[in-house]
Order: sequence, then C-alpha cells, then structure tokens
Amino acid sequence: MNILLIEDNLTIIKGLKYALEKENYHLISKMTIKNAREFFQENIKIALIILDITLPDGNGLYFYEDTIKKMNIPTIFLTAVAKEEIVVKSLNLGAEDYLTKPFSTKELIARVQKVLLRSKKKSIIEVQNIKFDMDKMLVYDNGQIIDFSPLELKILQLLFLNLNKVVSRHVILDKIWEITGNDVDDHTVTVYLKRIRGKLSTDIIETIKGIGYRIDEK
Amino acid sequence: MNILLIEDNLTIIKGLKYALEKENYHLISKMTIKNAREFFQENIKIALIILDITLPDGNGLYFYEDTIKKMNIPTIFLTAVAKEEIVVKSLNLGAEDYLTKPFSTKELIARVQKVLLRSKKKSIIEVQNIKFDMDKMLVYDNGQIIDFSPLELKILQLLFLNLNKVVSRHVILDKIWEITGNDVDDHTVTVYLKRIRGKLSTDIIETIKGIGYRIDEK
DNA sequence: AGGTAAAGTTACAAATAAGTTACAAAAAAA
DNA sequence: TTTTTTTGTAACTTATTTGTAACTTTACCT
Repeated sequence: MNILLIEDNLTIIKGLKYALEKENYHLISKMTIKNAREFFQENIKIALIILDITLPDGNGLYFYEDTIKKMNIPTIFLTAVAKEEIVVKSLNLGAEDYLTKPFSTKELIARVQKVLLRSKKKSIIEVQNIKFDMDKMLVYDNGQIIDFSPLELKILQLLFLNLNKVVSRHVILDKIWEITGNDVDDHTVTVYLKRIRGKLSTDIIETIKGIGYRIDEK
Repeated sequence: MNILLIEDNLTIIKGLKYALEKENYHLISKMTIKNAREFFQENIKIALIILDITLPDGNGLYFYEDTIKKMNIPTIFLTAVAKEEIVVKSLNLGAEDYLTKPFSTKELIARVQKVLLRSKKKSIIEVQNIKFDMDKMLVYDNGQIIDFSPLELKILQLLFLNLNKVVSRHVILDKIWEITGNDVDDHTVTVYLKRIRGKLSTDIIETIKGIGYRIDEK
C-alpha cells in the first residue's frame, strides 16, 4: 500500500519512512509540489497523502485544493502551521485529518491507520450479472469481459462509485468532461448512456427523468 | 441533532453549548459517568459524543471501552491528557478523533462536522406511510414506489427538506422554476400540488392559506 | 351567515426530455 | 500512411410533462 509524503524536511521524511515501512506501508516522498505533480503523471496508485503546507515551491493547501481534492485521495495535513483558520479551512475543504508539528510518530501512524481503515472500499462491485473491477478497470457481464470506450467506462465507473445514489447529468458532464476539457452538450450524455446500455445484457441503469441516472445493488 | 458532552468543566460546557447550538446542534451535557449512564437509559438518540477522560467518578477511556463502543456512537475525545500512549490507545479503540485541551472551538466544530458527515447514513425521510429517499430520489407509499414527474418530484423533495416548516408558494416558484428558466404563474404551483396529492394515498401536505404548504412529521 | 379571495379541480394543447439512429470529424492504433 | 475506433452532433421519434384557462370548491373575514 502506497503512501505519498509531500514534505521538505529530511528528518521527518526519514523518520516517517522508517516508522511507516515498519508497519508495512510503502512510503514515497516528494519534496516539492513540482515533483509531486510529476509523480502524479505516473499514475501510481496512492492510498493516502501526507501533506505539508509550507513547501519550497508553493502552498500545500492550494495544491490540495486544486489538484489532490479532485483525485479523491484521502489526505492528512502535517504541518507547523497551527493557525485556527488554516486548520478549519483544511478540514472543511476535505482533509481527513490535520496534525501540527512537532508530532508524535505513533499518533500519526494511528491516525493514518484510521484513515485507511475508513477509506478502504471495495474495488470490485457486482450488480446483478455485471461486475466492475475498479483496479483492473474491467467490466464483466456473466463473466465475459465487455469492451468499453474510455468515456463509456468512466461514466459507468462514476455510476458504480455512486451505487444507490442518483448521479445527475450535470455531475456526469462536470466530472467526465472536465478531464477532456471539451465543452459538450447535454444530449451527448444521453447517447453515451444508450451506448453503455447497448453493451450490457441487463439494463442495470435506472433513469430518473429530469434528474439523472442511478445503479442500484440487488 | 443531539450531541452528548461528557465533561465536568463548566467553562467548557458553556462555551461548547453556545458554539454548537449556534450551528444548530442540540447539546446535552452530563458531568459524570454516572449521569451519562443514567441518560443512556432514556434512549434518546445521540449522533455524537464528546468525551473527557478525567472525570470526577472515573476514567472516560474505560467508560468508552465498556459502554460507548458497544453503542456504536461516534466519539471525539476532548481531554487534557496528551500522553502519546493514551491518544494512540483511544484512536485504536475506535475513537473518531482526539483533541487535547486547550483547544480551538472552531476546530472542534469542524471536526465534529466531519465526523457527522462521515457517519451520516441514509437520507430517508418518513412521514406517515410516505417515504422519501433523497439518495435514490424515490418515493414510497406503503412500500410501493410512486412515479412522479421531474417537477412533481422536485417540489415534493423541497417540502420534505423543509419538514415541519411552511414553504411559501413564492419559494417554490423561485427554487423550482429558477432551474427551468421558465416564468410561470402562481396557479401552476396549485396544479402541481394537486398532482402530487393525487399520487399519494394519504394527504400529508397541509395547506396554509395565503402562505404556503407544509409537511409535518407524525 | 354570506361575500370574497385563495386554493382545488379538470381538461387540453404545446413543449420537452430522453431514447434512438446515423454520420462525419477527431483521435488512436495499425 | 491507412485503418479502426472513438467521439460529438444532428435529426427524428416517442411518450411524458408542462403550463394555462376556465370553472368549482373551500376557508376565512367581517
């Protein structure tokens, strides 16, 4: 399990590397925002990020806001900044936890484990005869692998990730087409839903008219 | 939403009562473990517990371990005890968070909100024989799914979201028709209410003449 | 009680959202 | 390059949804 530490203090890096690897985590550390950004390009799966705010090439909080948050990776802030407003802002933005330096390594590990325990989610979701493997990004229909185009797959994944919840067309447009950068109109979503449905032997996608789409378990 | 504070310091009790009630939580405070135990007999629903460790009649950590943990209520420790082993032990036992005194009220509130957000289960509101599932956007009448048109559903949702509160026609017009962009007259709302009522076996919607509509629980 | 304004009711034509199909441009793979 | 796949749009179809008008009933006021 990979943990990414974004921190420029070598003593902390070494200390955490030692302590976390003893607990069987794999710690990857980057000392600058630039390096972290480059690392994200590699698409290595990260279970948790430990993030400093004061970094050599920028503010970690902003980095969290504009990049990490969208990737949906749980993040613990670990920083010397103890200002109440920063703590509150970080937590409200979505940080899983906030620790101030100096910190107890054992406490950090306990908090890391809590976060990981919490965020542990199933990577294979099964609905009726359709199986979605999030790790492999493969969809099975009665055991048979079904071939989807990139966008089809992303939309289906979004629906699976929101099992039992309506996903509005608006959210689909936002989440899927923010990545491509393309500006696309509403009907496109409809067409994609048709394509996805056409590839599945069972229609597991409910339409809630005027609102969105939903996949229910069972 | 009820929050139970188990704490013997009056200054903290008063401060938190003020701060949390401002955020629309209802704070119930007990100063001893004995009183807390008695309170649990009453079976009042508690969303979160804030727990001190050093209490006049015992150790909060033990109380958590033998009583609270079994009740499965998320608990934040708020205590002067900063000993690493106690913090780690509390977190490992199952505490949702651990804050040491002195603490920032705003930070505590942010952490309280995080915990509550996390533990929020399903958003289903039930009134008499009608159930509204906000996640699925489904309405059940005696267990049977009722079919609503988009606007009907949105209006009914608005009323459910304002349970026990009057929603004025004006607000309905604003909130519902701001989305469609259409400019619609007053009577339309009346017609929609008729349509919604017509689909439900029980009329749970009260009309307050000249003011608006309201759904009451019970 | 009766007048009055608000809300309820009904029916209908217009508007619309989602489903569908087909196609050309763009991107990726060969 | 050529070939194949993917993508976005446009045009069409459908059943549903929507808004209004005209009329009736209800609740509240003096």
